[in-house]
Amino acid sequence: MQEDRRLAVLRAIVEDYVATEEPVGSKALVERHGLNVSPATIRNDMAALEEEGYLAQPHTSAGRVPTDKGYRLFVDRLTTVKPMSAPERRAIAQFLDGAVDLDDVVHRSVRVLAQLTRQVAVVQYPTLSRSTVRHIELVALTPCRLLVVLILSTGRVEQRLVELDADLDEDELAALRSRVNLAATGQQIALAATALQDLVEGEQPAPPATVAVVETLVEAMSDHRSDERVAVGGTANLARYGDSFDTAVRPLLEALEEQVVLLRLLGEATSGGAVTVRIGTEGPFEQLSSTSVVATGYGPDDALASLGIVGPTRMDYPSTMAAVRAVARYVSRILDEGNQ
Amino acid sequence: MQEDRRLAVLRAIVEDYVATEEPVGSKALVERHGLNVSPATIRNDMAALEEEGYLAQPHTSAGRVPTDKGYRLFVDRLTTVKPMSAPERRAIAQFLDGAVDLDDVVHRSVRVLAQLTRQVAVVQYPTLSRSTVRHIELVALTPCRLLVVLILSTGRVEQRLVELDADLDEDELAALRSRVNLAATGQQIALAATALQDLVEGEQPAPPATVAVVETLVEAMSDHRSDERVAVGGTANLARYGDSFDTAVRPLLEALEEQVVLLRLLGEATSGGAVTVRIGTEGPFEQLSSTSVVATGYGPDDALASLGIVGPTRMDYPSTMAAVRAVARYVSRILDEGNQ
DNA sequence: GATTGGCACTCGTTCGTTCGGAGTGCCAGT
DNA sequence: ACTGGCACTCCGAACGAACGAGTGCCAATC
Repeated sequence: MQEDRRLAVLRAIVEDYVATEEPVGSKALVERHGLNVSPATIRNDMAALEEEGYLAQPHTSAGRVPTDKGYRLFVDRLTTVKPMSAPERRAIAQFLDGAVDLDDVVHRSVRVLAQLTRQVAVVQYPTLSRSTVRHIELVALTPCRLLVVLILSTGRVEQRLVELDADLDEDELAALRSRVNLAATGQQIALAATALQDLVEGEQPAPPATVAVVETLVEAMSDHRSDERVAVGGTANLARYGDSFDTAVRPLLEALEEQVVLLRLLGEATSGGAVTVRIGTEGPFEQLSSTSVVATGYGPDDALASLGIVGPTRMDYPSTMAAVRAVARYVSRILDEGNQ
Repeated sequence: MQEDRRLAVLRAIVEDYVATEEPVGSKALVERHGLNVSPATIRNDMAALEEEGYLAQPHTSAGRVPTDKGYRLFVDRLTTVKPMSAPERRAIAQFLDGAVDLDDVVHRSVRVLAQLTRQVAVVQYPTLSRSTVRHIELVALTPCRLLVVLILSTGRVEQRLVELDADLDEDELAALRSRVNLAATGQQIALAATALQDLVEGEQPAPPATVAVVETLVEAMSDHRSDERVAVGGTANLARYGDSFDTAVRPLLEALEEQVVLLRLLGEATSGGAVTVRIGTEGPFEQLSSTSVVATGYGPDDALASLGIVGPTRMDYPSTMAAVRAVARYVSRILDEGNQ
């Protein structure tokens, strides 16, 4: 019995604290929520919760504040997922539908996420590793300079310039083009790369042009630089931190500058529609001990890439999680459609 | 004579204020700079400068602070451009040389600018309008779905998908490809667009495939969405504002979210290697009344696009201007090289 | 006429003090 | 197990005094 009430108290404290940004005391708690007990009772519960590490007191004789552990319990057990409202869903869908290409999808996702959650939004570009090769195009700019264009199923296009030692006439070019396409088109990118390697090795001695082109393609395919790209938006929402500039905003701004750091923050894409919540010190960075990350995967199997938001540990987890999930879902759908 | 000293006083005040971030008084001024006069004399000069609107007093009996007008005079007449040091130049060149494609050039420029100036850096992507068509490629993904790839002299690649009503065989495709390339390659983008239009109109009735492809190309060429892209970096440097969060940082963060706003901020690219400085209220936005913009054009004729930095009016203009100019120069060179 | 030293005055900043209130912990009573 | 009462803590706002940097002005000087 009291156990149930204690959880209710924890939930109430989290909700109040998120709403008011101020430590919450026993009296305010009974008034605001329909707890039919006296403040003194609540005080006992709060003392117990503090004992167990779910709450903390900024100072003696101040109200209580949830700890990371408290938020964790809240997120794990006390959250009732509130689905997005119909108009919200429609707004998301409409806005994302307006996208004209992959870049645009990513940018729009960032915007819509930032707007919905009023936090800093982060969207990772679809990773190369999961996508398949849609087409390879070879364009002779001059007789001995070749533009190699790699078109992926996600809509991403990589291009590279290749300098050839010897000229290549139209027929040779066409032959080479059809050979690499035959080997790679439709394949997952890793498989395509090995298939292309085989192409060269199966034929000794391979013509230098073939070698050069294949080399470039393989390099483009395994170029993890592109894997590391992320889009960031909603930094203006940091203004709401206001207080705690040095402890919260500055390190976050620094983190946002570094793509690599951001990717580690987003973490591994979680599959199965689950939304990952990393609270405060659970994350990989010391300096970000008062920020949380709410993220999830998107794309087929939710494994294509990750998106999410970064915000203060003191955030409205239920609606943030709902927003992140909803956006991920719509993005997945749109990418899927564009793929037909 | 006194006129000369007054300007020296203004310069000294600007320099001291930029360095210390505090209103500067007459006594400190004589001590720090080798002015061989007494504080009282300086006070008279300062009173005169204030009268003329170059200085302001935050409060009675506080030191003086430069006004926008004061900074303007400083920038226009009191600045001796200090060139970048040799190691700095080398660092810029080296870092930018590592770029692999257009995107990378832009991103690296932003980084290097942000690092050099310790301000927020903004780099506009090369505008379509000034670039020329390097090549057009048509790829048949299926018999009736065509991928149109537009390759520009700056290295930018635009691609569009075209659905055809009727199938197109290889020969027809090749013919179409060579015709559009003949018409457009090497042309400035606006001219290329009209040339392509003429192609369709010169031949009545034009085959539907031709019409569709040309339509798409023209659309891609006149797509100003791509003109609007900018890269932003160094937001972490905002942390140095520290004070004046609401008045300075918040509106700036908001501005940085909006590409359109940013482009207006950067303003027209100035030609001839000149660096534009927009100080405080000289800019187009009320809320950014305490931020300055230092920008310049880059690319051939410095007219391809703009880059620059945004920071507090209280900034080190000489070295910032030097850095902006140096980076613009190197970026121009690199783009030019990649174009051969 | 420009420069200077002197002097009274202004005003923001800092620091200690006070005071109220919100909140707690504990205890005795139900 | 819950509740009312009570003493205690401590934060934060409010107040005021002391301080000091800086000014403006004036009479004296070069």
